Amino acid sequence: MKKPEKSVNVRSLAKKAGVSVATVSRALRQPDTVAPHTREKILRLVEKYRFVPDGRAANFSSQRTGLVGLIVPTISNSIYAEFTEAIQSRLQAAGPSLLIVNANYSAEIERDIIRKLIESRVEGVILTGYRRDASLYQLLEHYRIPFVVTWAISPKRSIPSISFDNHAAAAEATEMLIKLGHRRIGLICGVAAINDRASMRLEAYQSVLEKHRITFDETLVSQQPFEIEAAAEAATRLMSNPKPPTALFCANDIQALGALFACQRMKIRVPEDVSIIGFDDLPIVRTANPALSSVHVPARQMGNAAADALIAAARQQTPIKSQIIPTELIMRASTAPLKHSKGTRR
Amino acid sequence: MKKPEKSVNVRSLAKKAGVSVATVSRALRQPDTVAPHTREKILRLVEKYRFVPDGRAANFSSQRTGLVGLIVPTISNSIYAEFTEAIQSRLQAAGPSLLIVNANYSAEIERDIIRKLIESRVEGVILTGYRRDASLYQLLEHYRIPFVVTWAISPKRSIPSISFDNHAAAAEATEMLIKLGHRRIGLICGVAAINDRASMRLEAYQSVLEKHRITFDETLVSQQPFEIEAAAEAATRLMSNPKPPTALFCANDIQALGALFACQRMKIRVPEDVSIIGFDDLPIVRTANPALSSVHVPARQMGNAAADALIAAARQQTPIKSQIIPTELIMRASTAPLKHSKGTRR
DNA sequence: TTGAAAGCGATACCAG
DNA sequence: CTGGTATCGCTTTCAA
Repeated sequence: MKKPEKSVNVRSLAKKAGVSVATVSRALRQPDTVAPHTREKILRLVEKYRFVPDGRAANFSSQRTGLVGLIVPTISNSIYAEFTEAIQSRLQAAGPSLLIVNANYSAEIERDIIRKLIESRVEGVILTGYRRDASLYQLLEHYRIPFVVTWAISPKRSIPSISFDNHAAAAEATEMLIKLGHRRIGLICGVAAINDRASMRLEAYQSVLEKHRITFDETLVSQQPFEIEAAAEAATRLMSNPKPPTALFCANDIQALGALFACQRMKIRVPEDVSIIGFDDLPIVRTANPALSSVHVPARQMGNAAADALIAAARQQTPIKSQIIPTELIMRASTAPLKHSKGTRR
Repeated sequence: MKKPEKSVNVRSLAKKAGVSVATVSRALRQPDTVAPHTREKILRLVEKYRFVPDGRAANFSSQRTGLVGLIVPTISNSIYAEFTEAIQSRLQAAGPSLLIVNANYSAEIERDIIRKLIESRVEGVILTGYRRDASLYQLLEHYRIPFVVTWAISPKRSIPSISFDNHAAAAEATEMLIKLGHRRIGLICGVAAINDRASMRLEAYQSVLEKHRITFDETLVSQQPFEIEAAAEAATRLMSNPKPPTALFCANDIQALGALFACQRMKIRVPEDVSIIGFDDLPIVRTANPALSSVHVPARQMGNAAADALIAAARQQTPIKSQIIPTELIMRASTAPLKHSKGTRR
């Protein structure tokens, strides 16, 4: 049909239009600065040859990239999907494209990704969690790439974070179970060694138990990857304990659902026999039976705030201010006061 | 207010090392072709100044971008997340980065996205569904960007697709319900007008009914956005029908879960009172109670194949061959033969 | 309002 | 093995 080999570019268009490349560029970028007649002639040709300017070249010469990088541990968990969508739509409105990359809970992969993002000269990076080698932060700073930590509050002042407080949120959930009378409280959470969110939630759980003088029982804790089946198996084990817990705190809703399903299988009633509190407040737990109590995480809000902060930081040279976004413990039908009828289960 | 700092680049490094820019470039890209002494001197400086070469410039001058675009309707549904992850890890191994974009079931957004992808001169595009304006396909062809349709078999030969057969898969599920004796079969699916996958599954359902001389009853069909709550409400309505269905085919597992939860709420037993078949075979439906029967969709395989095809197409100039990947109807505990005990439900 | 030309930062070809 | 340099496609002064 049209040009088989050489692709159209400003030069070829300029020649056809009998103007200079500068004029073509202006007709595209600042149409007002070009005489109407010239402009229309050019735009007609753009249309005719289906010219789509090379964005790389444009960015390259204007010294901008219009790219922001987002590193998440996974997108399979829909809470990250929601977070990601919020960021994306916010950026879309402002201009930049989002490079979403999946680090798969691996520090090594993350290191490579950060390097790649720097190579592509992104104008900002959104990180998940704060725990990573200091050299990575230094590298970002060295290249003057604004970044922000999400999903965890950074303990260092120099590292800006926009997040809710994992420790406080997990503590609130644990406190609630204790207030309901529970003393044997199981915990199912992510693998703390590779996940600082899980690690903080675990710590919160421990410190609340300690505060209430409840002895920490290792056999009531299970760290699992975020697969529902793994969580279901963990719950099955915990509930098979000679002295089973009367409440389960699951530091993630997928795990909470796994626990719920496992209990149903074992004919353990929720909440009569065991209370369950999840974390994330996914839509699905609101619809489940019973509807699960859960810590509502402001994923969307956090994404919006992080995107906005990055956009602002890129525009002006202003540093990013840390923010803490509140969570909310939402009580539903999966939690109940401890019944003091010992040994009457089933 | 520009020129805050001079950033390191091959030129400045070359000067410091007392070599030419060409040698610096070679030391980085083809270390073997540089004398060990020179190479080490250069690499030491690279280390010292934390030099990360500008990938855009590199791509630009080498006429490659190392970018592949993926357009999905949403990533909130974890079946797309799995698909996305498969593509990403496949590409990661081969080199290119993946630009994931969310079209949010909007043709307009998709149009903009495709344009942006062309602007960034991606080396390939993976599309979801085939139904879109022909001009978009033409544009991609015009720019010689290899593309492949996934999640739907393209009816046009000129548009390569790597997918399973929505029609066949949905037909198989419907057939199975009929074989189990069901004649009143409800359907909950996506919004056909904006979703060709939903549209094909709906058609398949209709044609199987017709084949078996079962009159199509509009009141048994509900098209819904993919939110679990919407599906639960739809199921509640369908099951409140004066002559309620004895089976539900849900063209999506999230909707199937919504239906299951709704039935539980209404004290309608699954599968005794109503059979449910889902679509996607998400891990969660295997763990649910009862475990849901579902059409297993080869999301991972499809992603791998699409990524491989694009990589091959980018390397050689060979066109992409369409592929059809089989699905499998997996029967679990949510389906049962129709009981001919009329009116005895509950 | 328009044009000429200098980059942007790396690559790759061709000489030496 | 190394250096000089044209080149990629566009933006952006600076003059005219």
